[in-house]
Parts: sequence; structure tokens; C-alpha cells
Amino acid sequence: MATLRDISRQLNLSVTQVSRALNGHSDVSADTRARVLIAAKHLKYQPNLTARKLVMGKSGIVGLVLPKVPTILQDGLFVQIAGGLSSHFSRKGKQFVLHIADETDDIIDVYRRLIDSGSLDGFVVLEPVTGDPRVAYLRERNIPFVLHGRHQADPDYPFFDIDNEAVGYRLTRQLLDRGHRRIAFLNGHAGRTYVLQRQAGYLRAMAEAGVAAEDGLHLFDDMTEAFGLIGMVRLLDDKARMPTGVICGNALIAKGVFHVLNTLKIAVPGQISVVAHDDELPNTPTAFFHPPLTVTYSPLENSWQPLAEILTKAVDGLPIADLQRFGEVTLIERESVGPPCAKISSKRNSD
Amino acid sequence: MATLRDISRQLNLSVTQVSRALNGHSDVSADTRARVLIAAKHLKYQPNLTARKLVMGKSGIVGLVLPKVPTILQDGLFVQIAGGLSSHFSRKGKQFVLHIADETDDIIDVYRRLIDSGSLDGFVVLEPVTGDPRVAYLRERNIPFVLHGRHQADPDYPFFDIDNEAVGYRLTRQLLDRGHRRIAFLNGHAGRTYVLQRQAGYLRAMAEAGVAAEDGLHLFDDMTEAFGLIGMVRLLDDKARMPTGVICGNALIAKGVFHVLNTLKIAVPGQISVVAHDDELPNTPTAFFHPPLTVTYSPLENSWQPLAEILTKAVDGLPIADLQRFGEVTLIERESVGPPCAKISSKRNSD
DNA sequence: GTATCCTTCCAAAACGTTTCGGATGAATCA
DNA sequence: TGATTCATCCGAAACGTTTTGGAAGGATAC
Repeated sequence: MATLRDISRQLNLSVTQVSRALNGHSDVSADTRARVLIAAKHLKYQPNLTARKLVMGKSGIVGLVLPKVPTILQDGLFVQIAGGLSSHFSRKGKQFVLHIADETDDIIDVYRRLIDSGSLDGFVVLEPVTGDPRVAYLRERNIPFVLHGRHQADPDYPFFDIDNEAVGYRLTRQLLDRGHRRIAFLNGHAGRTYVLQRQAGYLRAMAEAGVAAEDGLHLFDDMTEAFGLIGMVRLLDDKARMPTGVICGNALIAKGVFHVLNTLKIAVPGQISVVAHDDELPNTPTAFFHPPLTVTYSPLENSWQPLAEILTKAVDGLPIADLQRFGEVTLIERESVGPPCAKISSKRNSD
Repeated sequence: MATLRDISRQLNLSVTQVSRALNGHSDVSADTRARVLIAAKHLKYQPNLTARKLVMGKSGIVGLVLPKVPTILQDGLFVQIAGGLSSHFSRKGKQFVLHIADETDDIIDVYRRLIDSGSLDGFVVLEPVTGDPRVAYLRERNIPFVLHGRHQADPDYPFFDIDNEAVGYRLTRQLLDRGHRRIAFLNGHAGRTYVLQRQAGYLRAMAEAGVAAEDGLHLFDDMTEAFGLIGMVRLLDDKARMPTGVICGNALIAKGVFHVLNTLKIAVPGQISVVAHDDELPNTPTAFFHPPLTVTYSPLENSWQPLAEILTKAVDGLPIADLQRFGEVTLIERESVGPPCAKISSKRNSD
């Protein structure tokens, strides 16, 4: 590997000037810079990141720590996340590194080790929960990070998020506007902040419409097809309070819900209307549900680019004002919503 | 962060002695070493990996490069791989890092960048194919690596592998010994070496038994449930040459096969016998198939520890003889094998 | 008593980069 | 003319570690 010394010798320059030429400093003549650039290319010069890091204190490497237990990670999503972040970071000239935490040791210890060993400049933090200990620790250590989502209402740290309150609100309004009153919500895991924010949006819409929100209609669990299945069955169990419309936290839940309704021959939207939030998870295209699903749409895919950009800026020490961004959410009305149905008759009810 | 200097000052020692004490060199008195160790713990000393790497030329970081397109990666397997390797490497005091390659750029370019930037000491290479370009490149650059599997018969590089020829042989023998003659093999992707090795074992067993192996009975494709499904249907299509026994490359394929046989009401092992190789993939327990599946058993999980060990040694420059190991394969006879059935009647055949 | 060895220690160099402080000469200003 | 600015350059220090080559002193061998 060629070093700055090699270039400097070849051009009869000092190492300093070569370094400055390569890094675009001002006190290098145009002629010298050009010669350096050519020599560098010719010698296949690659800066030694280790040496650079030693003097600069930054490694150019950012990371993501995930627990071994794949809570959020269904088929392919993992790869999508890691791949998406990785490619956007590398486009910014940063290396992105993924660390799977051993389930035996505390997640904070993992961060501590990673930070103390001094090889990471910053972190992407996924799936924040209220009072997230990772956020607390990173702030305490003063390590740059960016949150996917927020963990409190008005955060003073870098984040990328969508307006989840609005998601809950708009989804609920979809059903309310058509006349629904008994509206169920198969939401996500109760600890997550976005789940609570969507719940808030739901409650606001219900309150605005003057409809009382019943506790039993709002269910929380991991966002899986299994939850959709089990949740929908539970909702149907209580015949007196059966919902006429169901909101699903994501497309996976909706898939489970559709499976139940389909099996029991309950028509959508004839007998029950369904809406969902669609992150565009792999292999779960809501447009091809039967019937096509009305959704609030905000592809997870759109997060990686801003996340990478924000963390890069955070590492470079930009002020907080530049480090907070919101993602777009669009409403896609399709065919899974109709007027409420007074009485649901199904195979199952006729048992 | 405390440095060697800090410790040396506190103890009135030279930086040299502190370094040597910490690294277990011989020319340090027991007393001095003890004092250094205590001081280091007290000051929460963490060696600066960057500085160490700069002088030693090694970073203590090893990596795995995966393509973004998840070829081998079904639900949870990804996390199992990354997590397994990560925890075993960290137990050896090495950092393990996962890199997802952008699908747009050449895999070799990714390795080149990673190597040139000088931050990785070695690589784990998964899913080798015959004449694997990654292996060729890493050897050319003289970078330590370990292969999961082999990409030629008698390799001169580090690997961990199971005896796949024996897997093919034993699985085939299971069926031959019960009298089967028309034995199908739903194998894996044709490029993979382990697939070819298993094929060789199959052919050897058939030849030994004096049975002609028919081309149409040996199918190759990705090891997925879908292949099991489609492959089994194809096998049943050709009524004249229908197999009495089927070998499946892994449990996922077997799952697809069982699905077809079950749906068509073809009894296992009454009408068709099935055997498979079981890597103990997540959510696919062959013991709980109906009927329980006879398998050659060799959990993927058992690979991570030897892989980590071998790569660690390779990075430390140990001779090749210490860097080649085989995993154990056991045969588990369960209830999916019976005598061959002369004529298969199924719902489908009666169309 | 002198030569040799062993134990324990240290100063200095090295790894490749960035940056600080200053040097040089030419051009501009008063 | 002398002072000031500007553009362009360079030497040396710094980052934190490991390693090299040797030094000091005591113990052992002859």
C-alpha cells in the first residue's frame, strides 16, 4: 500500500502538502494539487483509516446494535435494514457495521464495549421504547446517534420519524367518516413510542367524533401475522361488542386479520372494514390483498437515506436543528373500507 | 480514556513496562505486573485498538460479507448466523463485523474496499461455489479467511465442513437398504459445492447397489419450501418413472414435499419414503414432521464455534494443518422410511 | 576477582496520518 | 523604500501503542 510518504517522495513535496492537497485544503496551488491527485491515482493510494483515526479521533465507522432475539425481524426485513443503511452510509464515505448482541449480556454493556474500544463514531438506534436506556446511555457518554422514531414528545436529539399520531388519526378517520363507531385497533408492542403515538391519534379522532373508545377494542402485541390472527379471533369472540372496523398496526397484522375473516367467510368490506399502516414490508404488498387494503403508506425503505444523512451530520458536529427530520406519510384509499354493517353473520356465529 | 502513559505515570514506570505487563511478556516482575493490573483496572484502562492496529498491522476485527439479495436467508437464519459468529468471536477477544454488499456493486469490489481501507483482519466466507471468485481474490491478496464448506476436493486453505459426500451416501443407503430403486433427490442449488458432493455420494451408493441413476430424478434448485413443493409435483407428474423414495437437501425442501404428499393424500412412508438432511434450521423441526423424518443431522449452529476458532488461528498465522476441521454428522432414523410401494394411487392420479 | 548470565527495566523508534506554527518569496500598499 | 499581505510550502509534533536494542544491577560460574 502506497503512503503519503511515497507520493511526497515521488513529487519532491512534503508529506504535509500531499495530505492537504488530497483533503482539499486551500493553501495548495492548483498545479500541485493536480500533480498530487495524479500521483495518488497512479500509485493506487488508499488513505490508511487507522492512522487517520488515531490522529483525528474518528474512525469513519458507524454502527447498529441489534439484539440476537429478532423482535422486529421477520423474513428479509433484517437484510433490508442492514443493507439499506449500509449502502447509504457507504455512499457518504462511511463504513457501516452491524453488531449482533449476545443475548446473555446487557445491551448497554455492548454499547459500552463498542464505545470504549473506540472504533465506532456513532450509532443508529432502532425501535425506541419510552425511556429508552440506550438513548440515555449514549447521551450520557456524549456519543453521536440518530433515532429511528422518537422516545418522547419533543426530543432534543437527532431523529428521523414519521408523524405516528397522524397515522393513528387518519386511519381512524377513514373509518369514522364512513359511519363506523365500534373501531378496533390491533396496535403494536405496548412499549414502543410509535405505538403510543398512534394510540393517541386514534383517541383524538374518536374524541373529535364524540365516540367513546372502549378499552377492549385496542389490543397491543408484537406486529406479527400471529397477532393479527389471534387478535381478530378475540375481537370476534365478544359478540356484543364486535367491531365494524379494524385498524391494523402494519401489513403483517392485516394479513392475519384477513386470514381469519377469509376463513370465517366474513366479507371485507361488506361486513367488516379493515385499514392498516403499510411500511412496505417484504412480501406483504397491501395492494394485492383481497380486497386491496386502504392504508397509510410510508415505506421503511425511505428511512435509511435520511437516517444515514442525519447520523453523518451528527458525527460531524452539526447543530441539533439540522438533525431532526420527518418522513412523509400518504393515505392510499383502496377497497377495504365500506359503511358499517349492523350484524355480522358468519359460519362461526352460526355454530 | 486512560492511556498507558497515565498508568506509567501513576506507578513511576515506563510506558514500555506497562505495555509488556499488560500483554503478558516475560520480562516483567510479578510484583510490577500485579501493580500494573490493579492500576489498569482502577483507571478503567481500555487499550486503544486504533493505536494498536497502527503499529501491529492488525485490527482484531474480522468480517462477513453477505449479498443484499438473501439467497440463503430464510426467517431468522440470518440472525442465527450473524449472532452465532459474533458471540464466538467476541469470546475470543475479536470483534466481528457484518457487511451487507450493495446489490449494485461487484462482490469482489466490496472485499477490495474493505481490505484496502485496512480495517479487517480476515473473513468468514459462506456458501462457496465451485471456482469461487471470493476465495480466489482473498488468496491472491493473501488475506486470512475461513470457508464454511470447501470449494474443491482437496483444499489448501482453512475450512470447516461436514462430509457431504457421506451425507448423500448415507441418505441414499437408507432408502436402498429398504429395497428402494427409484430414488429421487431434491438437491440444492447446482453451483454449490456441498450440493455436488452430496450428489457424488448419492451416485456412489447407487453404483454400489448396482442401480442406474436416472437424470430426471435428481433435481437442483434453491433450498426452499417452494422447491420442495414444485419439485415433488414434477416428480409425481411422470407417472411411469415415479420415485418410491425421495431425498431432500434440507428440512425446508422436505416441508414442501410433505405439503404436496399430504395434500394429495399420499402416505409417508406407506406410499413414498422421505429422508432429508437436517441443519436444524429455525422453525423447521424434523422430529415433529408427520411422520417424524429420518435425517442426517448436523446443526448449522455447530459451525460458528469452529469457524471462529479457525479464522482466529489463521489471522495469527498458524500453519494450514491446524486450520481444517470437519463437523460431525449423525444419522437419526425415525419413521419416514418404509419398503417401496409398487403403485401409488392418489387423488391426483385418479383425475 | 573477573567474566557471564539473568532479571528487570527504559529510551527511542516506528506505524501513517493531520495539524500547528512558521518560513519563503512575490506582490501589494503606503 | 520599507511594511504588509498573500499564496504556497515545510518541519515537527501529536495520536497511543508495540518493539527494538540496550542498560543496570545482582547472582552465578570459573
